Amino acid sequence: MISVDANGGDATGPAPADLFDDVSFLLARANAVSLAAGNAALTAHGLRVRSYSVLALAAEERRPSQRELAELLRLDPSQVVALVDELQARGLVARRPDPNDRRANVVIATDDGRALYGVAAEAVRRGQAELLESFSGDERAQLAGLLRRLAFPG
Amino acid sequence: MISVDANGGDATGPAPADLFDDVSFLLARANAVSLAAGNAALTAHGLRVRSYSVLALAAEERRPSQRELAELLRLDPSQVVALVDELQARGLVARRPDPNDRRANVVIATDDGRALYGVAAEAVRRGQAELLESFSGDERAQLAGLLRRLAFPG
DNA sequence: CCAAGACCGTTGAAAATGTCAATCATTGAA
DNA sequence: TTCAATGATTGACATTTTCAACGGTCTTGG
Repeated sequence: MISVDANGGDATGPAPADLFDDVSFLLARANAVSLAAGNAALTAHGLRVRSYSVLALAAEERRPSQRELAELLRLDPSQVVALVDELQARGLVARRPDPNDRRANVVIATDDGRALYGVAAEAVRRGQAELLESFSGDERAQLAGLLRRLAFPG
Repeated sequence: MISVDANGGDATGPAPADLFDDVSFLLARANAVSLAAGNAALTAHGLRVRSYSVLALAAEERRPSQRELAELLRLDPSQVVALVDELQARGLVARRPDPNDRRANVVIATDDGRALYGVAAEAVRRGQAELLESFSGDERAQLAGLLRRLAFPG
């Protein structure tokens, strides 16, 4: 069965094949693009997407435990240890004992951490604006909505 | 400015914060979910998403060069070398000289490779169907369309 | 109360992935 | 014909991912 190239009509590329309708493949590639843009925007601030995400969550009012960070970012708990170690060594976050559970640490941004988060977040926003340049507001919302369902099933 | 939690009204989770409207973050997490599902579906066939993607492209009529594979999959050329090496060692693909450019190799699936691709692709499709269970046909097409624009800018 | 099992953070190691520089053969163009 | 650019390869290194094991703490059922 010779497929007849069913990709849209934009005719820019050399007639992609089957894989180009594959959500997983597109997801992987889009993520690679986004990740590269994110890291590029963050490198000036000494952060990467990983550490930025931790910092972002620590800077909000969530007071996440490391386990929560691991679940949210879909990381192994041991990775969170390393990330928090690094941010803590730089004085950007602190581990505070969870009053309700002495096993758990609550990760919270310091003043320096919140300050850095502020400027880094702005850089990230600019980077993303560029990435989503051709998307209308509705399209962005649609994309976010669809991705959210994929990212948080159940 | 205290933001008032503007995520949808599904009220399933504990009121996510700002990050949950971030396309990059959602993209990363959705990709992680999809990647895990893909690898889970493929492990029974001795493949991972990476090698499967190469095999898939080699099994079509594209006859991609390694450079093309690198660009499509957004990999470093050296990674493609390793992937093709492995698939070739297993007799699933072959390197054939590009008649138009003696520097280039065209990667093409063997009969065994196409056979394995057939069953692996079926497993992947089942895995993805599960992943996209709650998505209507229109929504899948929308998602694919939006992701494609993000994945292939320009 | 208390023992058993689950859970949190941590450590350490292994595999997979990503990134970079250098090299050789070939190509395309000045 | 020369020369810069390209395709594949190698080797090195950093980052990310995935596991298994462990000590301290919680929780639950007896």
